[in-house]
Amino acid sequence: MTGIGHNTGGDQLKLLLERVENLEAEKQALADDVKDVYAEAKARGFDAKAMRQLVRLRKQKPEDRKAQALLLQTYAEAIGLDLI
Amino acid sequence: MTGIGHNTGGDQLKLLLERVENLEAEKQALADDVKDVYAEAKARGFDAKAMRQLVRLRKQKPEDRKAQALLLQTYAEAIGLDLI
Amino acid sequence: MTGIGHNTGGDQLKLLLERVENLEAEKQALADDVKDVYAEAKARGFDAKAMRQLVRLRKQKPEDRKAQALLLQTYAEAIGLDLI
Amino acid sequence: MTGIGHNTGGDQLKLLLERVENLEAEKQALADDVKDVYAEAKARGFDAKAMRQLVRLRKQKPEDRKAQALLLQTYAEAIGLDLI
DNA sequence: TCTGGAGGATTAGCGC
DNA sequence: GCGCTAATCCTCCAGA
Repeated sequence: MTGIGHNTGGDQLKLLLERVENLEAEKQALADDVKDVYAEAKARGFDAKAMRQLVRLRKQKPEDRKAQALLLQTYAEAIGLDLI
Repeated sequence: MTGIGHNTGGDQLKLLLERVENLEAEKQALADDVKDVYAEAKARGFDAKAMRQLVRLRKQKPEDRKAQALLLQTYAEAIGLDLI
Repeated sequence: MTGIGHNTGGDQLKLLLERVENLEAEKQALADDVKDVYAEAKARGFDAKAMRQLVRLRKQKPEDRKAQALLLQTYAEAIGLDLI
Repeated sequence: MTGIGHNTGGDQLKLLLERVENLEAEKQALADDVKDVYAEAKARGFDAKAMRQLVRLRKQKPEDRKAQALLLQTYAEAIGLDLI
């Protein structure tokens, strides 16, 4: 007889997978929204690549960002590379 | 005098960036949730790697999944690779 | 006077970068060769995607590959997913 | 009877896979070498992350690199972000 | 601490 | 030509 609790492993697993899938569906929807924003920006004449750089830079703490920029500048100068 | 419309480019850009950043913050929160689900699954004895494979497989259309699996089997047999 | 050792840091750095760049150029050449092989395979009627899967599978140790396949099968059955 | 040409498909496939695998083994060896160079650089006090940035920048054509840097600066100023 | 693996982002190739 | 998918690269994080 198949009492309550039969196949519990499979049911548990299925529920876990569904939770993951729902979360990832929401993530995907947001990713699509991000894409839309960049498309809108492009339509207004902005450059998406540069915008992505800005987003990355703004995520960093200012001190970290500055330290990295400084280090890069130092290295660039040491090897004679024009960053400008 | 600085009338309406001054710095509009910068303001537009800032608004676009903020929309992107808000969306990405939400994405990150969801990514964290996904990670939590896998951690919970692991705590219950499930293997996260296999679960990720299942999520990937379930994303595909059944016919596509089967066609690919069949082709792989055919090739594996042709070169003498045991898939089991 | 600029004696021996002047700008040593910059020179060292430049040499290190050049070593990296040379290695990466060789890597790129090999990557191009790989691409050529897949193109040739495709021209002969083989499916590149399935071939990539095979390459991945053959990289694994047989026992690992089988253990993973078995676990996946077990999970797939538990949630009622047809892998075939 | 198994004449010449039997299993030709499988043999062809196997040969193609082996060509890919050999190339990828060489690629991996080079990737390891690259890693070694970065490790050596680190041991000498250089920052690997900044070095990777330099490698990326040096791959670009100077005019492209400068155009991008300029655009980034323009945008950064427009939104009041200090790049320094 | 550091090494391997997974996720995310970028980029190139392809198809529409 | 552009959007999209697939591959590569980089970053982060868990695990040893």
